[in-house]
Amino acid sequence: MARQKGIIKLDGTIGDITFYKSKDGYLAREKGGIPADRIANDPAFQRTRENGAEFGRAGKAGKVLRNAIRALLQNASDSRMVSRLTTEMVRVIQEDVTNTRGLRNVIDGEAELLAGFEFNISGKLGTTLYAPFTATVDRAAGTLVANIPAFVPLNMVAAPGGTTHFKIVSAGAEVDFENESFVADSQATAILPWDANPTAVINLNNAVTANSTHPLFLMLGIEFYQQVNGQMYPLKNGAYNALAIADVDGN
DNA sequence: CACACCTGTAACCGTCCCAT
DNA sequence: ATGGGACGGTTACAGGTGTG
Repeated sequence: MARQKGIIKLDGTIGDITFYKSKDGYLAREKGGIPADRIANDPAFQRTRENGAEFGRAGKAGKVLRNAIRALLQNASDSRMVSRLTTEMVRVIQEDVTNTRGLRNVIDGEAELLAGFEFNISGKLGTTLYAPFTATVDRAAGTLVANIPAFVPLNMVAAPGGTTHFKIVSAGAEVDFENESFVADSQATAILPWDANPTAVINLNNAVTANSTHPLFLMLGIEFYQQVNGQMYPLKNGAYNALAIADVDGN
Protein backbone atom coordinates (compact mmCIF):
# COMPACT_ATOMS: atom_id res chain seq x y z
CA MET A 1 0.00 0.00 0.00
CA ALA A 2 1.25 3.37 -0.92
CA ARG A 3 1.92 5.89 1.77
CA GLN A 4 1.82 9.60 1.15
CA LYS A 5 4.95 11.32 2.34
CA GLY A 6 4.37 14.73 0.88
CA ILE A 7 2.51 17.63 2.40
CA ILE A 8 -0.47 17.25 0.12
CA LYS A 9 -3.21 15.40 1.92
CA LEU A 10 -6.03 14.08 -0.18
CA ASP A 11 -9.30 12.34 0.45
CA GLY A 12 -11.17 10.77 -2.43
CA THR A 13 -10.36 9.36 -5.80
CA ILE A 14 -8.37 10.72 -8.69
CA GLY A 15 -8.36 8.53 -11.76
CA ASP A 16 -7.77 4.99 -10.55
CA ILE A 17 -6.05 5.94 -7.31
CA THR A 18 -7.98 6.27 -4.08
CA PHE A 19 -6.68 8.53 -1.32
CA TYR A 20 -7.91 8.26 2.22
CA LYS A 21 -6.97 8.95 5.79
CA SER A 22 -6.58 6.15 8.30
CA LYS A 23 -5.26 6.14 11.81
CA ASP A 24 -1.84 5.53 10.33
CA GLY A 25 -1.91 8.63 8.23
CA TYR A 26 -2.72 9.42 4.66
CA LEU A 27 -2.69 6.43 2.37
CA ALA A 28 -3.24 5.76 -1.28
CA ARG A 29 -4.13 2.61 -3.14
CA GLU A 30 -5.62 1.32 -6.33
CA LYS A 31 -9.31 1.69 -6.79
CA GLY A 32 -11.22 -1.43 -5.87
CA GLY A 33 -14.84 -2.23 -6.43
CA ILE A 34 -17.60 -4.64 -7.16
CA PRO A 35 -18.66 -5.41 -10.73
CA ALA A 36 -21.94 -3.73 -11.54
CA ASP A 37 -23.57 -6.91 -12.77
CA ARG A 38 -22.86 -8.64 -9.47
CA ILE A 39 -24.73 -5.96 -7.58
CA ALA A 40 -27.50 -6.32 -10.14
CA ASN A 41 -27.78 -10.10 -9.97
CA ASP A 42 -25.89 -11.78 -7.13
CA PRO A 43 -28.29 -12.98 -4.39
CA ALA A 44 -25.79 -11.73 -1.84
CA PHE A 45 -26.59 -8.19 -2.93
CA GLN A 46 -30.33 -8.46 -2.42
CA ARG A 47 -30.19 -6.02 0.52
CA THR A 48 -28.13 -3.59 -1.50
CA ARG A 49 -30.62 -3.72 -4.36
CA GLU A 50 -33.47 -3.07 -1.94
CA ASN A 51 -31.67 -0.03 -0.65
CA GLY A 52 -31.08 1.15 -4.17
CA ALA A 53 -34.74 0.76 -5.05
CA GLU A 54 -35.93 2.77 -2.07
CA PHE A 55 -33.25 5.38 -2.50
CA GLY A 56 -34.25 5.81 -6.12
CA ARG A 57 -37.89 6.13 -5.11
CA ALA A 58 -36.95 8.84 -2.64
CA GLY A 59 -35.08 10.75 -5.34
CA LYS A 60 -38.08 10.62 -7.65
CA ALA A 61 -40.48 11.65 -4.91
CA GLY A 62 -38.33 14.66 -4.15
CA LYS A 63 -38.35 15.61 -7.79
CA VAL A 64 -42.13 15.55 -8.07
CA LEU A 65 -42.51 17.70 -4.98
CA ARG A 66 -39.94 20.17 -6.25
CA ASN A 67 -41.57 20.31 -9.65
CA ALA A 68 -44.86 21.19 -7.99
CA ILE A 69 -43.35 24.35 -6.54
CA ARG A 70 -40.64 25.04 -9.11
CA ALA A 71 -41.62 28.69 -9.52
CA LEU A 72 -41.24 29.43 -5.81
CA LEU A 73 -38.05 27.41 -5.57
CA GLN A 74 -36.44 29.59 -8.20
CA ASN A 75 -36.34 32.40 -5.64
CA ALA A 76 -35.58 30.43 -2.52
CA SER A 77 -33.34 27.40 -2.56
CA ASP A 78 -29.71 26.53 -2.03
CA SER A 79 -27.41 24.17 -3.89
CA ARG A 80 -27.70 21.36 -1.36
CA MET A 81 -31.45 21.46 -1.18
CA VAL A 82 -31.94 18.45 -3.44
CA SER A 83 -29.77 16.17 -1.34
CA ARG A 84 -31.34 17.39 1.91
CA LEU A 85 -34.77 16.68 0.52
CA THR A 86 -33.66 13.23 -0.65
CA THR A 87 -32.49 12.50 2.90
CA GLU A 88 -35.89 13.42 4.26
CA MET A 89 -37.69 11.39 1.61
CA VAL A 90 -35.63 8.35 2.57
CA ARG A 91 -36.74 8.87 6.18
CA VAL A 92 -40.35 9.14 5.05
CA ILE A 93 -40.09 5.90 3.08
CA GLN A 94 -38.44 4.10 5.98
CA GLU A 95 -41.52 4.80 8.09
CA ASP A 96 -43.62 2.67 5.75
CA VAL A 97 -44.73 -0.36 7.78
CA THR A 98 -47.08 -1.66 5.08
CA ASN A 99 -44.69 -2.87 2.43
CA THR A 100 -41.68 -5.11 2.65
CA ARG A 101 -38.13 -3.92 2.44
CA GLY A 102 -37.28 -2.62 -1.00
CA LEU A 103 -40.91 -1.88 -1.79
CA ARG A 104 -41.55 0.77 0.83
CA ASN A 105 -42.78 4.08 -0.57
CA VAL A 106 -43.75 7.63 0.28
CA ILE A 107 -47.50 7.09 0.19
CA ASP A 108 -47.43 4.41 2.85
CA GLY A 109 -44.68 6.21 4.73
CA GLU A 110 -44.86 9.26 6.95
CA ALA A 111 -44.99 12.25 4.61
CA GLU A 112 -45.73 14.37 7.70
CA LEU A 113 -42.03 14.13 8.53
CA LEU A 114 -41.45 16.65 5.77
CA ALA A 115 -43.24 19.38 7.72
CA GLY A 116 -40.75 22.05 8.67
CA PHE A 117 -38.40 21.31 5.77
CA GLU A 118 -36.43 24.41 4.80
CA PHE A 119 -35.71 24.82 1.09
CA ASN A 120 -33.08 27.50 1.58
CA ILE A 121 -30.43 26.79 4.19
CA SER A 122 -29.17 30.38 4.04
CA GLY A 123 -32.58 31.88 4.58
CA LYS A 124 -34.67 29.78 6.91
CA LEU A 125 -38.29 30.64 7.40
CA GLY A 126 -38.02 29.62 11.04
CA THR A 127 -35.48 32.32 11.79
CA THR A 128 -36.90 34.94 9.45
CA LEU A 129 -40.63 35.15 9.86
CA TYR A 130 -41.47 35.30 13.55
CA ALA A 131 -45.09 36.29 13.12
CA PRO A 132 -47.17 33.32 14.22
CA PHE A 133 -49.14 31.67 11.48
CA THR A 134 -51.69 28.93 11.29
CA ALA A 135 -51.82 26.35 8.53
CA THR A 136 -55.17 24.81 7.75
CA VAL A 137 -55.56 21.94 5.35
CA ASP A 138 -59.13 21.14 4.38
CA ARG A 139 -58.94 17.94 2.39
CA ALA A 140 -62.65 17.83 1.60
CA ALA A 141 -62.71 21.35 0.24
CA GLY A 142 -59.29 20.98 -1.36
CA THR A 143 -57.93 24.14 0.23
CA LEU A 144 -54.65 24.83 1.99
CA VAL A 145 -54.73 28.10 3.87
CA ALA A 146 -51.96 30.03 5.56
CA ASN A 147 -53.27 32.65 7.96
CA ILE A 148 -51.11 35.29 9.61
CA PRO A 149 -52.72 37.77 12.01
CA ALA A 150 -51.70 41.42 11.63
CA PHE A 151 -48.10 42.06 12.72
CA VAL A 152 -45.45 44.78 12.72
CA PRO A 153 -42.89 43.86 10.05
CA LEU A 154 -39.94 45.55 11.78
CA ASN A 155 -40.58 43.47 14.89
CA MET A 156 -41.60 40.14 13.44
CA VAL A 157 -39.52 39.83 10.28
CA ALA A 158 -35.76 39.41 10.62
CA ALA A 159 -34.85 40.88 7.25
CA PRO A 160 -31.38 40.87 5.70
CA GLY A 161 -29.53 44.19 5.39
CA GLY A 162 -30.75 46.37 2.58
CA THR A 163 -34.35 45.19 2.78
CA THR A 164 -37.02 47.81 2.23
CA HIS A 165 -39.93 45.59 1.26
CA PHE A 166 -41.06 42.00 1.44
CA LYS A 167 -43.69 39.64 0.23
CA ILE A 168 -45.26 36.57 1.83
CA VAL A 169 -45.74 33.68 -0.58
CA SER A 170 -47.49 30.35 -0.28
CA ALA A 171 -48.24 27.26 -2.31
CA GLY A 172 -50.52 24.31 -1.98
CA ALA A 173 -49.54 21.07 -3.67
CA GLU A 174 -51.41 17.85 -4.15
CA VAL A 175 -48.80 15.30 -5.11
CA ASP A 176 -49.39 11.92 -6.74
CA PHE A 177 -46.07 10.24 -6.06
CA GLU A 178 -47.14 7.05 -7.78
CA ASN A 179 -47.85 8.66 -11.13
CA GLU A 180 -45.32 11.43 -10.61
CA SER A 181 -47.86 14.17 -11.18
CA PHE A 182 -49.25 17.04 -9.14
CA VAL A 183 -51.78 19.83 -8.85
CA ALA A 184 -50.45 23.04 -7.38
CA ASP A 185 -51.58 26.56 -6.68
CA SER A 186 -49.63 29.47 -5.31
CA GLN A 187 -50.62 32.75 -3.75
CA ALA A 188 -48.75 35.82 -2.55
CA THR A 189 -49.35 39.10 -0.80
CA ALA A 190 -48.58 42.39 -2.48
CA ILE A 191 -45.10 43.73 -1.92
CA LEU A 192 -45.33 45.20 1.59
CA PRO A 193 -43.12 47.83 3.22
CA TRP A 194 -40.77 46.59 5.92
CA ASP A 195 -41.60 49.23 8.47
CA ALA A 196 -43.28 49.84 11.83
CA ASN A 197 -46.83 49.90 10.51
CA PRO A 198 -48.88 46.76 11.20
CA THR A 199 -49.83 44.70 8.19
CA ALA A 200 -53.38 43.68 7.42
CA VAL A 201 -54.38 40.13 8.29
CA ILE A 202 -52.83 37.86 5.71
CA ASN A 203 -54.89 34.99 4.38
CA LEU A 204 -53.40 32.97 1.54
CA ASN A 205 -55.80 30.40 0.19
CA ASN A 206 -54.40 27.77 -2.15
CA ALA A 207 -56.84 25.57 -3.98
CA VAL A 208 -56.19 22.06 -5.24
CA THR A 209 -58.59 19.20 -5.95
CA ALA A 210 -61.50 18.68 -3.56
CA ASN A 211 -61.63 15.30 -1.82
CA SER A 212 -58.17 14.42 -3.04
CA THR A 213 -56.72 11.08 -2.03
CA HIS A 214 -53.13 12.23 -2.39
CA PRO A 215 -50.78 13.81 0.16
CA LEU A 216 -51.23 17.58 0.50
CA PHE A 217 -48.42 20.03 1.17
CA LEU A 218 -48.62 23.65 2.23
CA MET A 219 -45.55 25.79 1.64
CA LEU A 220 -44.96 29.21 3.17
CA GLY A 221 -42.19 31.62 2.30
CA ILE A 222 -40.96 35.18 2.29
CA GLU A 223 -39.20 37.18 -0.41
CA PHE A 224 -37.18 40.33 0.20
CA TYR A 225 -36.96 43.42 -1.99
CA GLN A 226 -34.96 46.58 -2.13
CA GLN A 227 -36.59 49.68 -3.49
CA VAL A 228 -34.32 51.88 -5.55
CA ASN A 229 -35.71 55.03 -7.20
CA GLY A 230 -39.20 53.66 -6.99
CA GLN A 231 -38.26 50.33 -8.57
CA MET A 232 -38.42 47.02 -6.68
CA TYR A 233 -35.42 44.75 -7.00
CA PRO A 234 -35.18 41.24 -5.52
CA LEU A 235 -32.67 41.61 -2.71
CA LYS A 236 -29.30 40.03 -3.52
CA ASN A 237 -30.89 37.82 -6.14
CA GLY A 238 -33.05 36.22 -3.51
CA ALA A 239 -30.14 34.69 -1.58
CA TYR A 240 -31.99 35.11 1.72
CA ASN A 241 -35.51 34.38 0.61
CA ALA A 242 -37.04 31.66 2.74
CA LEU A 243 -39.39 28.84 1.85
CA ALA A 244 -40.48 25.99 4.06
CA ILE A 245 -43.07 23.25 4.26
CA ALA A 246 -45.58 24.61 6.73
CA ASP A 247 -47.94 21.68 6.91
CA VAL A 248 -48.48 18.22 5.48
CA ASP A 249 -51.59 16.12 5.32
CA GLY A 250 -50.36 12.70 4.37
CA ASN A 251 -53.60 10.77 4.05
C1' DC B 1 -8.08 -12.68 12.05
C1' DA B 2 -9.97 -8.23 13.14
C1' DC B 3 -10.26 -3.83 11.60
C1' DA B 4 -10.67 0.08 8.68
C1' DC B 5 -12.16 1.86 4.60
C1' DC B 6 -13.14 1.68 -0.08
C1' DT B 7 -16.68 0.94 -4.14
C1' DG B 8 -21.08 0.56 -6.76
C1' DT B 9 -26.13 0.76 -6.84
C1' DA B 10 -30.45 3.47 -7.01
C1' DA B 11 -32.44 9.33 -8.98
C1' DC B 12 -31.61 13.91 -9.15
C1' DC B 13 -29.58 18.47 -9.74
C1' DG B 14 -26.19 22.26 -8.90
C1' DT B 15 -21.63 23.30 -9.95
C1' DC B 16 -17.70 22.77 -11.83
C1' DC B 17 -14.23 22.07 -15.85
C1' DC B 18 -13.02 21.27 -20.53
C1' DA B 19 -13.61 21.22 -25.36
C1' DT B 20 -15.58 22.98 -29.36
C1' DA C 1 -19.64 31.65 -25.43
C1' DT C 2 -21.98 27.55 -25.01
C1' DG C 3 -22.75 22.86 -24.42
C1' DG C 4 -21.53 18.49 -22.62
C1' DG C 5 -19.64 15.62 -19.23
C1' DA C 6 -18.10 14.54 -14.64
C1' DC C 7 -18.66 14.89 -9.78
C1' DG C 8 -20.53 15.66 -5.07
C1' DG C 9 -24.03 14.86 -1.91
C1' DT C 10 -27.91 12.36 -0.03
C1' DT C 11 -28.77 6.19 2.36
C1' DA C 12 -27.66 1.50 3.49
C1' DC C 13 -25.47 -2.53 2.35
C1' DA C 14 -21.97 -6.31 1.29
C1' DG C 15 -17.68 -7.71 -0.55
C1' DG C 16 -12.74 -6.97 -1.27
C1' DT C 17 -8.29 -5.89 0.37
C1' DG C 18 -4.23 -4.02 2.87
C1' DT C 19 -2.50 -3.33 7.62
C1' DG C 20 -1.13 -4.73 12.11
